[in-house]
Amino acid sequence: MKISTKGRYALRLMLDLAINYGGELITVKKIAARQGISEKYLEQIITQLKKAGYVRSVRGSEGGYRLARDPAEYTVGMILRQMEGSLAPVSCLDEEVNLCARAADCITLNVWKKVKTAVEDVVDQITLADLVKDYQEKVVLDLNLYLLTFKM
Amino acid sequence: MKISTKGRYALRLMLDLAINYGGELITVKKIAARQGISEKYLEQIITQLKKAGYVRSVRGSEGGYRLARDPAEYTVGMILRQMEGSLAPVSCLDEEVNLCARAADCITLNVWKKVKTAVEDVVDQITLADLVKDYQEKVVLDLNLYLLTFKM
DNA sequence: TATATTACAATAGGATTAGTAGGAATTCAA
DNA sequence: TTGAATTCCTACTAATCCTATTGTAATATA
Ligand code: FES
Ligand code: FES
Repeated sequence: MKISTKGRYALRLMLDLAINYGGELITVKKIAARQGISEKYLEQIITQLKKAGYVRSVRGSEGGYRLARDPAEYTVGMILRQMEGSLAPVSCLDEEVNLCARAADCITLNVWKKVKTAVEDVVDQITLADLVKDYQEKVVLDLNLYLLTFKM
Repeated sequence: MKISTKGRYALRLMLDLAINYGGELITVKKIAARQGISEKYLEQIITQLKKAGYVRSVRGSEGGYRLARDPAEYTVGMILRQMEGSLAPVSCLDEEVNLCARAADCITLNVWKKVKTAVEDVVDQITLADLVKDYQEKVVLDLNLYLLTFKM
């Protein structure tokens, strides 16, 4: 019941870009360092996000990546689906042609449908902008804590 | 975001036993045939369920398996956790010692917490007895449909 | 122009998961 | 007591997922 690293890393990558939205281009190298993720693996992931039109790139020296749209226009669900293909907990539920022969009689299928809906309700409601806000609030909180510690 | 085959098969296996609860012993062979799952793979799965005390076995000829307790006492969540270890969508959330070093600063962790809760709310509320009921209602429904088709 | 930096691409290796295979141990029934 | 059915045990193979390696193409800057 794990979300693949692709999905998880893609979300952290997109959040990193979202936090820097409007600023300069961000390199994969910097994201990898900040997030503690393999640089080459991130390259593969960001390539997929680029193909989906979620990020724009500039090649060459001083190049890098940036978000294609405003952070508020990306939901967590969009990003996960792009990387994982579907949020269905079982392949029997994948919308495509992949319909399971047992679907008509399968009692457990209903369980998975409910799980799928529950997950989607969560991830389709959270946008990158929400997460950026969480981040900014956390930064302020940490700063206050720091100031308090040193009695300033 | 897939549930492992072990978890899915275990649920179908347990449901099969639940439907036959109170009757005679059920062999792995029969379950494998009914569910269309590899017999040898099911053996490994049911061994794990036996170790957890969820099923009882009788060896030798005329042997087989049966549920250790009443179907109402098993939730889907119990079975999945037994097979998958945890329902957390990321290992960073696994209760154990496995705490992620980034947890304190990780913004996305909150997303995964919400996903985990949403999934648990579903699977911890459904028992095998509920699924048996679904099955029985379906059988009646199918019978009515059959009778109707032949105008009896 | 030369050089360093960076995106882009393809592939190979390692780790984990999914599934297969063979057979030993146990028990019932004929 | 023999044979068949069945659980139980161990090891192997195949597939998938994650990461690392290697190299090419494009671009800014000196
Ligand atoms: S096994 Fe495919 S629908 Fe249940
Ligand atoms: S990466 Fe482990 S808590 Fe976010």
